[in-house]
Amino acid sequence: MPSADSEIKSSWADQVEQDEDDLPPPSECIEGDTKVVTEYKVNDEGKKVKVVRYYKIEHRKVSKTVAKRKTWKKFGEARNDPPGPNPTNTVVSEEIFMQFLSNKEEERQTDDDPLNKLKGQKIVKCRICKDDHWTTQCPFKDKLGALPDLLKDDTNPAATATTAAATPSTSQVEDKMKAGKYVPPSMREGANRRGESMVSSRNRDDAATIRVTNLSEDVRDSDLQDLFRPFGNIARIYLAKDKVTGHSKGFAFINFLRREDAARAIAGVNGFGYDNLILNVEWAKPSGTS
DNA sequence: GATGAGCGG
Repeated sequence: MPSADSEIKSSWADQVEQDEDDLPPPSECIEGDTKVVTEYKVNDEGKKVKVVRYYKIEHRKVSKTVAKRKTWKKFGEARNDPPGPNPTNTVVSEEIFMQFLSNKEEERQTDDDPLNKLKGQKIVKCRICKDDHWTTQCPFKDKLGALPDLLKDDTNPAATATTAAATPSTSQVEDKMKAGKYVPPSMREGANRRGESMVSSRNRDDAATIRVTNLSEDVRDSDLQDLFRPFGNIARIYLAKDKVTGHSKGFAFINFLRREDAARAIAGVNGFGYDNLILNVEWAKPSGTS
């Protein structure tokens, strides 16, 4: 840490001028794990002052190229400068951490940098089954009421013993998870890859959902009811509207109870003229897929 | 022309 903040702020143009009255040249030396940089300058009151800065040396590994670059000879105006950064033309700012996506050299030194721990990790980890989805999306979210106990287990190992003893069924689950024996359905053989549960987002199954586009602006939910009810029971209708204005966005999702009904609705209504527009009806894809 | 909103960690 520089011990004299105010000195740094003056521009180096000033400093260069000041250096012209015969001030001793800056110097630096290493004391233990501290680098001591000494320089002399004229302060605001016109007095010569000695500024000593102490830098804690971090033994951070640098890439080969950076290390090599440090051995280069100085050139140009700085030809005769002592080794290390010259405080009259170099400002040491705060450390900047960079994250490299692929750098073989970085990969080898993963131990000391805390950032590296985050790197290869899954973005989210379910608190219930430890899989890489949000806890709220976990297939077991409502199946086992063990969530509170599992949370306790995370933070307070001592509490586990008591809760486990009190509720044997819970403890079995915990034991299995700790032993790593438990295999969530998404990981079992024959499971569909990726962590999604059987019900896609928010208890909606798009297997029997159709999307209707090219709806006129003034079509309402009830109109869609009337239009699609003949094909079968409808679980849900969503007419996309602008959240603020409430205007229809011109498309809707019709969620049938039975997929066959949805299929017939597509066959029956796709291309159907409605409100002087030709409707387009097709299978809905789960939201978020572009 | 357009694939819903929402909960975070």
